[in-house]
Amino acid sequence: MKALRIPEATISRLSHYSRFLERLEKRGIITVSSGEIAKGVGVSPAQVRKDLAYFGEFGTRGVGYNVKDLIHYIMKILGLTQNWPVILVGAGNLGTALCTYRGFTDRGFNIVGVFDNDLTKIGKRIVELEVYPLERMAEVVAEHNVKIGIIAVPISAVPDIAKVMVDAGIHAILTFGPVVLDVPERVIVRNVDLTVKLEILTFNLNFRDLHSIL
Amino acid sequence: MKALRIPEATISRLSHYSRFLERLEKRGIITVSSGEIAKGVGVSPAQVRKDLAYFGEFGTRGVGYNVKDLIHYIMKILGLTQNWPVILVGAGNLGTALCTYRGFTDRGFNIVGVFDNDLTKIGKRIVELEVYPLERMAEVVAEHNVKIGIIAVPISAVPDIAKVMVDAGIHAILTFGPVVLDVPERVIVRNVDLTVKLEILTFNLNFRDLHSIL
DNA sequence: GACTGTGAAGCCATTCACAGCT
DNA sequence: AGCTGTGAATGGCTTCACAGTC
Repeated sequence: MKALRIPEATISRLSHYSRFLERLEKRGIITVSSGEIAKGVGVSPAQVRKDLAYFGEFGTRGVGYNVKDLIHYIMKILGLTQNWPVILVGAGNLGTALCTYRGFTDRGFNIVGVFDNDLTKIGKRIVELEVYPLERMAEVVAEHNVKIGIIAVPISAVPDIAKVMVDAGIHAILTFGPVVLDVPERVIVRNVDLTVKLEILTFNLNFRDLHSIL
Repeated sequence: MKALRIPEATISRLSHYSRFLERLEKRGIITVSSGEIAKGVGVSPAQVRKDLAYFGEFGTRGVGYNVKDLIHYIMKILGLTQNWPVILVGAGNLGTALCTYRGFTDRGFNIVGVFDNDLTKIGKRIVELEVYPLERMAEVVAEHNVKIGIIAVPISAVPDIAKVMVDAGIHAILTFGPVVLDVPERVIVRNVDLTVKLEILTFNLNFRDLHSIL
């Protein structure tokens, strides 16, 4: 067992492995090999073993991995043996969609507060949550010990919201769109950019045609 | 100018560069250096130059890049000098959010058809689009010459929808959630997995604590 | 025989450093 | 003097190949 410097790609794959393993577990499968996991999530068997090897020895040579145990180990690595309260800023269409997204609750992410600075949205209910003004964020963060915030507001408002979150005590932010957040180094930021993903598609569609010209 | 094997990360960054450059253009800025772009999007200046060098020589030594021209070149590389019609399957919360997402229209992606197999949703209107049954997909794809499809349905239904899309003539698919699609090699697939992103956050939050224990 | 765990090799992306223009 | 374009060096991730174990 070694540690230090784990590739982010490894973390992403662990997340995939664990969800694939959960499907196996539901089907009553006890043992699985790196090759089967690899096939299930679309990577190489060596990759699976290497990813796991960053964190320990979880398998049995000649046999494979115990599905149930491996799920548990991965969940532990990912920090998912606990539930995570999450706050969300932005009560628009995207925010509403996120509030009802099964994928979050399935993995233990519970949205415990929705905020907006639009007076017409404050007080409305999304699922069973009331939309609060930004001023109440610090209170909710403290009450539920929230570490994670999701920003789902128009791009122009994102930097301000990020600042409000940091001030409210948030440690990690997920944001949408192409903004580079200026936050203290201790705050972890990742973003999801749907437009980039679509443009990877158009690039490939486009480039494929260029090739046929050359 | 060389070609061949462009890293996908380069494509993502080009998308970011172009959006940063558009902001500069709006502010009336004529010329920009790799260093300024780098600072604006959070990468190194050498990275910016290298990314551009895959496609040609767009700058002037001693001066920098002409903002307007560079935007045009990048848009051309990404295939964004044309508008792209897109179809969407899934008229739930996520689908609705995507239909109204400004980021898409801003970059020339127009959703020209929304489909669902839920009878209670078919016929409803999302923005100005009527929700159609899956059976009408091929027709819409042909009529608008659609190449790109977005899948925003529950995970269990994703593989089936992917098949329907491929049969309807779709060439590139964007999907949400952790499914590995079994489609012909010519079909380009990318996916967005919000849960993975959140779990990268929890991993880091969690790991940080582990470090302080060691 | 089957499959894990892992050092070594290979490969790919990023950074460096400087020659080449303006 | 300033900044691009790029070969060379570096760094990091993935694959290979096999020793180790059941």
